[in-house]
Amino acid sequence: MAADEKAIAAKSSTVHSVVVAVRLLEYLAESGRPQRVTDIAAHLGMTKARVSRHLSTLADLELVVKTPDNSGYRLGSNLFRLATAALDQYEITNIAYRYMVVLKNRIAETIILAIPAGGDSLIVSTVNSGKPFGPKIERGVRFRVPVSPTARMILAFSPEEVRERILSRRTSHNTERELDFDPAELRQDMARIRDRYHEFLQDPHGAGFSALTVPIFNHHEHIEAAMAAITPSKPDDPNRETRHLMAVKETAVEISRVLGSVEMAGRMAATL
Amino acid sequence: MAADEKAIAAKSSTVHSVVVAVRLLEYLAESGRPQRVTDIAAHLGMTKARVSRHLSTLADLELVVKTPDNSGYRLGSNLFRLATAALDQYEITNIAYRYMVVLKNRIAETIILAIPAGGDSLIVSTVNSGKPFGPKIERGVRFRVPVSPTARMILAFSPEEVRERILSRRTSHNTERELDFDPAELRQDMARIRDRYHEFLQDPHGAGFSALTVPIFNHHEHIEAAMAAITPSKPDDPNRETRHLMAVKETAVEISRVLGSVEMAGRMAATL
DNA sequence: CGCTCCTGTTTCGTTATGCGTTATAATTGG
DNA sequence: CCAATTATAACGCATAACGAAACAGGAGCG
Repeated sequence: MAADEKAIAAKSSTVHSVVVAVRLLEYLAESGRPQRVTDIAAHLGMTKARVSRHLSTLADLELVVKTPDNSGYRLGSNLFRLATAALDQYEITNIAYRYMVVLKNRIAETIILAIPAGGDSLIVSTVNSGKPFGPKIERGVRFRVPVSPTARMILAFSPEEVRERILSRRTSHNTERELDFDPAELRQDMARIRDRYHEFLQDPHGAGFSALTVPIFNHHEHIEAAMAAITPSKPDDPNRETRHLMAVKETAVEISRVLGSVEMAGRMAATL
Repeated sequence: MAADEKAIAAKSSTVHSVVVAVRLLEYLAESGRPQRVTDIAAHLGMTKARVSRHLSTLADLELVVKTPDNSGYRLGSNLFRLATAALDQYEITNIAYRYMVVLKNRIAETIILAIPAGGDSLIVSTVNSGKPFGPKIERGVRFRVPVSPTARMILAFSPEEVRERILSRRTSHNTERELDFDPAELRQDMARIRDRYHEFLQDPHGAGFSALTVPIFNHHEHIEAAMAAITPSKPDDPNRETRHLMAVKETAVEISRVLGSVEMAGRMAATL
């Protein structure tokens, strides 16, 4: 048993085999192509027997499949059933969707909806503008602070302690692929967002799209989701931003009220 | 240990705990909303302790999350990382995508790509037409014989024994939610598809969309995927169908040749 | 065509892991 | 505030999962 394996399974009441199985799935996910039993075992420091047994089990469950040419195992189709079911479980998805469609018809831009997911933001719903060169954002994608508009919005309205924990977490491993950022500056941004109940970001991902983001609150007066209108970056119409802001924010207020928010929805409405 | 639990874990080399964990995930998936430990235990005939331990483990792995208000567990966000990674592992997705975009620009209809997945068809890629009332089809959705155009196409070009197994499987439990169908008639349809290398279906799902479907072959000369152009059902332009057929089939031939198909791609080209 | 090497899976006995039972802590509801 | 029901934590025991080694099935090469 490897040392880091214990690290994840620190608690006494952990079903160890499940942790192993999921580690295999995640290894297959990050490696991006079919992997052979021997290589997996070597990379993860496990015996071939163990890997074989687990993959065999996962194959029975259709969470992985053997490639037809025996070049290894890849992730299987049953993951989608679970994943799409997971998205549909968030009732905000179903409630917000029709409002998003109306909003999209009103401003003719792509609308996305994201919920908090462990400090990141998770896209649970999208309504495509249908424009020829619109953004391609899909359900199930996860975005991270500090560049993601929806992740920033969610962070801004998260409880103090959560926000600080996320901020410190980012700072600690922004040596890896994380973008560098200045925590102090980000804290200022957060404060400004809480003040205005929206944020407009010019091309945060460097992909030619800008985002106008607003929060959606629930009956606990906590942030339930972040909604964003994604537009091509060119500010061809100086009034567009203002027009969109009204429409987007009104929709967010509306959805929040449906979810039972009174106070926060009211405050957001007051900024209109 | 329940009787049917053994049924799934019949093989001796099965990691039992993993089967249990996945059963919990699938129960959460099909129940569609957060479930409490006690209820799950009752429904699945397990002890509360076992359910609690497993869900706790799955929560550590972020495959499930506890709802903030303690109303139970729901499926978690890590499933998406796995699911989207799974889709990207099919290289056909990446190869075919740019051809699909070109095709979509040519005929201005929504294009979908599906691969075989245990007798069903699994949508791995979509390119939206951008039309106002276009179909809403998402990656990761699974479709079934006999109504799904892509599933039919895949079935038609599957090896004899696979096809018969699927057909008998359907017949055996079409008492449930499966649509009734006549196996003999379906076999005739399959033969016609193999003859023409395409199928045009008028509104198979009763949702107002028709599908023009073609096969894509690989270097083994086996069917690798099915591609379909989804159009609003109204046959407002009698020539449209013919025009689309040319474009769609040409693209399928092209992709098949990129994948290394010679014989089948040639035969399909001969029907142009 | 046979041999070798390397792969993935199975067998076998041992140990530790996951199990049910019971106890405790945490929430809900009245 | 108490009662009732919930979810989780201890605790031994049985068994399931493990590692080592044997086995089987191809691939590559001579």
